[in-house]
Order: sequence, then structure tokens, then C-alpha cells
Amino acid sequence: MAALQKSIDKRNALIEATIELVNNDGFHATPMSKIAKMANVSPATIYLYFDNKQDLVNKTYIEVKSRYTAYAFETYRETMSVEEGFEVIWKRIADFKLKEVADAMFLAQCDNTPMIDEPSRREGIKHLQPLLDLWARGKAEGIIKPISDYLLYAYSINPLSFLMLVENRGAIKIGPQELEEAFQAAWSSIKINR
Amino acid sequence: MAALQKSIDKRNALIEATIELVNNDGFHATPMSKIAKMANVSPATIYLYFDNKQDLVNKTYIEVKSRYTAYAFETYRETMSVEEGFEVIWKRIADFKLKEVADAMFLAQCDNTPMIDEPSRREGIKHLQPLLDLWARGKAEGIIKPISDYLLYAYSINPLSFLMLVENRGAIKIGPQELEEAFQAAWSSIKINR
Amino acid sequence: MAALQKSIDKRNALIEATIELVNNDGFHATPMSKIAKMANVSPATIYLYFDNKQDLVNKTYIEVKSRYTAYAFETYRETMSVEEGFEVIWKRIADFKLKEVADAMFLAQCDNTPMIDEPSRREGIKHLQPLLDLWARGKAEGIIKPISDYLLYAYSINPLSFLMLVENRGAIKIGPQELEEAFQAAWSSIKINR
Amino acid sequence: MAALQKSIDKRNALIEATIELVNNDGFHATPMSKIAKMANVSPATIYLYFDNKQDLVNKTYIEVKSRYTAYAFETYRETMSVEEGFEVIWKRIADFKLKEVADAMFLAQCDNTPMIDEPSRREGIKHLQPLLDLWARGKAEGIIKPISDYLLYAYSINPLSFLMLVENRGAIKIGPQELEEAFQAAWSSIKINR
DNA sequence: TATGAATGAGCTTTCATTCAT
DNA sequence: TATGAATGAAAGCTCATTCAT
Repeated sequence: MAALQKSIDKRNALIEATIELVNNDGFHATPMSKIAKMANVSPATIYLYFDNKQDLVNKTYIEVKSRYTAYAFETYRETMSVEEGFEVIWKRIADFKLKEVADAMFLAQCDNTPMIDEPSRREGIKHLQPLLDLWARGKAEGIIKPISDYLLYAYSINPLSFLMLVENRGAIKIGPQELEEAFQAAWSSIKINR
Repeated sequence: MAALQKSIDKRNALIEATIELVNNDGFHATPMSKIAKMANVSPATIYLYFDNKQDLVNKTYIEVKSRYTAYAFETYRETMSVEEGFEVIWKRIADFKLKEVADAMFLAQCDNTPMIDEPSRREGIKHLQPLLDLWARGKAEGIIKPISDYLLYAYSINPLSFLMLVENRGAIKIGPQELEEAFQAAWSSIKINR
Repeated sequence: MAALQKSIDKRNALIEATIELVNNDGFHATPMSKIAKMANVSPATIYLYFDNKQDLVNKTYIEVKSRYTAYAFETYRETMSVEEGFEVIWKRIADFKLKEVADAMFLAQCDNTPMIDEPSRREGIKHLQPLLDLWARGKAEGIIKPISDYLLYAYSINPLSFLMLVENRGAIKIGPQELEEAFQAAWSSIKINR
Repeated sequence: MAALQKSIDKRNALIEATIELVNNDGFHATPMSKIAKMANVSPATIYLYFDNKQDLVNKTYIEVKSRYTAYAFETYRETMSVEEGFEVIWKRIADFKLKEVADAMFLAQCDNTPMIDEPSRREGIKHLQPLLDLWARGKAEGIIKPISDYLLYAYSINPLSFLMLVENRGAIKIGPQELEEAFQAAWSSIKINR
């Protein structure tokens, strides 16, 4: 039990170190030895938990992506109306991107870079299903535009990544008002106008 | 004259090789020797045109970014109405992102990664001014929402990068219809509803 | 214990390889890879023991210089008379320079070249103090000329470096007779004539 | 004539640049391109005057060595007595080493380093003959010790190189008094005591 | 004679990975 | 399970030298 916990702790420490270092320097500029040092283990120990560097970063990606989706859907219930459901999910996602900055930046880098392999990428999207279901419901009810889910995502969810990045580079501050404006922009872009 | 042209050709070949290889493998996974080989020069020759690898990628970024903005604004005239102007610019940008795929992917990687240094990043944004001016006009005329330019960009322009990426990974095909839908989503998100 | 010994052995092998190769080819003409090969380690292993090439040569210098002074003063006792003391030290130095040829040549190159950094140079001279003390005593007793220690060194000790070099280039042979002549010349140049 | 002069000027500029740069950085740390730049010529031009880098430094050595000996013997006449002759030559050499610092440092580096090839080294000593002749005369007259010329050189001439070096590193200042003391030490070491 | 552009070879150093313990 | 020492391979970069002009 204690031994198992220690193992889990080490694995976690490695994942966290990977996130922080890759965020600062990028994947290839981050040596395994540095990750090991930050996680307080020997470089050789990494290979007890992961096959190689690519595997480490793939697994880190999947882990972070699943934290992201878990957070996104935690308060959402399928009984909610489409409008309410979307707002609940959207605000959780915004929350995550603005508060869990390290995780969010890591995902942004993974998603725009050839650093993650395809299988892991696919694994990462899996858990987005509840949002797709909500959209399907919204389309059926004539509330959401009948367009590709990718378009819906591009216009309602993805802008949050961009906003998180520029806030992080110090260009803007996203307060409650900006958040509300952002939500209105997101909703405007995908809802059907009557 | 011929000598000067040959120099320009070599510099260009290096820039193009950098774009293609960084797109495929990422910045750090692309060795200078590979760039040299693809540009048909010796590794040492790169250093006649650029100070070092960082300088090469910075200059490539600035070059690509300026191609992008030049293309974006080529058919836009300040005499156009806000609606017309935005549509013209938006469609040129969409065109660029979907046709000049290599350039667009390169920019996406640069913008989401710590691979470009700050001065070059700032240099890169400079040429976006006409769009900001148009938005200012639109806000004054009560056509565009009075919100931060970053928000406007996040919702009306940036989604195109995401769409380009997923199209490139083979997930979707952006045809004329999807483009029109995307434009409507973009415009909906930033225009004021009456 | 055995591991520690192996570490020390490797470090020593690297130091000895550095001396030999720098003697033959000079500092900059000696690649790290050649040093590694001669010490029977991988090039990367050098960097476990030394920060970089400059550090390797600095540390080698300090090591050799301290062997030199240790040898020079080993049989000297402060209870000896000035004459006896000087003769004892001088002959030990001569011994060292003529027998430990590799070490002596290495020092000659370091001392006449910008290849060692200043801090290491200063560190290297530290241990010459007993000779300076002996000279101070000699001056106080009216046996040694009251002139700068640098002058005393230039005329009584430094010529041995020159003789070692020319013997090594095959121009002369320093036998017992030449050594005695050299000692007389050294002593003549610094003692006060009555 | 003017063309010839220009050629000679370029050759000289290259020699002088070599001396200065090798003094500062050492032979191998001095790139041909830097020498070319300092001499205000193209790198390719060096190869019109010298076969390669080794040849350049060899020829520079010979040139500097011959300046040195020319200076040393300029005021000496074979009609002078041994004592007077030695003093005249010694003081000229001291003058040279303390005033033509760049030349003297360059020679010190060449003489203690494997950077000059053997033929050039031999060529360099040739012109020392008048001093050897003087010593032969001194030995015949019972004024100079009947010992190897190398020993005489080691004790009477070579110390000046050491003194020049330490003065140059800022450790001492060689004024008229120190010079006289040095001369006395030199003379003491080689003259026969009666 | 003189050049600037070009380069192949080789340098120092780093790093993902392994291995003896 | 855990490690620190070790390394082969490869990276970025430099430089003596050449070549087209």
C-alpha cells in the first residue's frame, strides 16, 4: 500500500515536471535529466514508468486532457436544457483554461505541434462526447446551428485557448466582464437567430 | 546582379526548407543539416545568411507573417463599408489559411509554442493594423461589439487556424458551404444584434 | 569503494591523456574525442568530471603544478641553512624538470601561452611560498641579493625550463656535469659576492 | 613599383595581424578570417602570400626572429672587448624584449609551444651566430665559463623572456634599477670568478 | 592580383537511453 | 524498485581552404 502510493507519487511527479518544463522550454528543449531532477528521481527511474520520452509526453497529454474533460463536465447534467447545459460546460472550460494555466498551456502546445502521436491524440478527444451529445440535442431542437461539430468547437470553445495564451503573455486581463463578453460571442456564433 | 539573385534564391530556399521541416517535425527536431540538405546548400552556408538557428526561425516567422498580412489586406480598401471590409479581409485570411497550408501551419506552431522570441513576435503583429482600424470604425458606427480587439480576434479570426489544422489532419473538409457557415459564425460573434 | 576508485582512475586517466596530447599538439589542436580515446572513455564521460575543455585544462594545470611544488619541497626542511636549502630545492626542481618531462613540458606551455585562465594561474603559484621564505631568510642574512623574487626566479629557477626544452628537442644532453654547471650558474647569479 | 609596394604592405599587414592575434588568443584560437579582417584583406588573399596557416605562422616567426637578432646586434662591433660586447648585446636584447612587447611575446609563445615546425625553428636560430662567436672568444680568453652555449643562453639571455612575461602580466615593473640588477645576475652567472 | 561566397570536415557539447549494482 | 555512471549518436556551429569572378 505505502509502496504503491510511493510509485503513484513518483509517476505524478514526473507528469507534473513534464508539464512545467515543456511549457517553459518546449518538448525537445526539455532533457529527460531535467525532468528527473525536478521530479526528484534518477533519470533511469523514468524508464520504469514510461517506455521512452515520446511515451512520457503522450501519457502526460492523455492525463491532462482527461483532467480537462473531467473538469468540464463535472457540474453538467443531461437533464439540463441545451442553453443551460452549454453555459454550464462553457463556463467550466473557461474556468479551467484560466485557472489551470499550466495544464491549459500544455494542451495548447500539444494541439498545435507535431509532438504528440496520432493514437494519443485520438485517445485525448474521446472524452468530449457529452458536449457532442448536447450539440446534437441542440441541433434537433433547432437551437444550435446544424453545422459540423468541428465548426461549433472552433467558434465556441477553441477561442478560449487563444484568450488564455494572450492573457498569459500579459497582453490582456480576462475579468468577469470579459468572460461574459466572451460567452456571448461564443453563444452568438453557434445559436440559431430567430 | 546574377550573384545577388543567387544569394536571394539561397536565402529563400532556406526559409522554405525551414517551414516545411518545422511543420513536419517541430523546431527542435529539425537539425540544421537537414534544412541545409533540403535547400541544397552546405550546413555552413546557413550561417552566411542567419546568425544561428534561433535567428533562422525568427526571420522565417517574420517573413511568413508578413506574407500572411500582405495577402490578407491586398484587396481591402479603406473606402469599403465595415461589413464589406470585414468580409473581404476575412475571406482573404480564410483563403490563405486553407491554401497556403504550409505557411499557416508554421504560424500556428509559432504562435502556440515558446519557439519564437518576443521581439520577433512583436514585429510579427505590427502589420495587423488595418484590421484593428476597421474594427475601431465598426465600433464607432455601432456595428461591431465594443469589446477588446483580442476578443474580436479570438472569435472571428483565430478559429480559422483551428479549422485549418483539423482539415489538415484529415478530420474534415472545408468546402464553400462550410466556409460560408464559418463566416456567418465569425460575423455573428462580433456584430451587434439589432 | 571500488566505484569511487574507478572514478578516481578515470579522472586521472583524463588528466594524463590531456598532458600527453597537449604536449604533442597544443591545446587547441587536441580534440576532446582524442583525449577521451586515450583515456579509454567516451567523449561524453569527460563532462561528468569536468565542466568543459577549458575547465579540464585548468584543472590539469593545477594538478601538475601541485605535483611540481610537492616534489620540489619534499626533502627541504626549514632548519637547513640558506645555502643548503637552496641547493636541495634547486636540485629537486632540476630532477623534476629532467625526469618528469611530460609534466615539465606541459607547465612550460601553460606558462607561456594564453591557454590557462588567470584564477587557475594564481592558484598554481600559491605553493611556491617555501622558496620565497627561504629567499627572504637569505636576504636577511646577507647571502642572497636584495632583489625582486621575480628576478631571483628568472635567473635561478626558470633557466631549467629552457634547458629541459632544448634537451627534449635533442639539442643537448644534461648529464651530472652540466647539472652541476647549471647549479653553479644559478647560484652565482643570486648569491652576494664577498 | 607602386604595385610591388602594395603587395609588400599587404604581406606586412598580415604578419602584424598574425602577431597581435596569436598573442591574444593563441595560434589555434585565431581564425584566418580574423587575421584577414585585421589586415583588411579577403581571407582568400592570404593564400596568395602564404601556402597555408602553418606557413603563415612559420614565416611570421622567422620574420620576428630576424627583427630580434638584427636589433640585438645592431650596435655591436667585433672589435669590442668581450665584457663590453656582452653588455652591448645584452642591453639591446633587453631593450627589445621590454619595448617590442608584441614581438617578444610572440617569440615566447613560439618557443614554448609545438606551433612552429622544426625547419623554421632552426632557421630562426641561425642569426644568433655573433653572440656564439663572442662567447667563444670569451671562453678562449678565460673570461666566460667553458660551458655549453645553451647553458650560457639559458642563464644570461633567456631570463629576459620570463621577466618580460611577468612584467606584461602586471606582476612587476622593470625600471633602470631592475635592469641593472638583471644584467649583474646575467653576467655573474656566466663570467669566471677570479 | 584580389575577392566574397561557399563548403566539407571536424570541433565541443548534449542527451535519450542503458547497465551494473 | 531505484539508481548514478556511462555512452554512442547526433546536434549546432566554426574554420581553413577553394573557386568563380
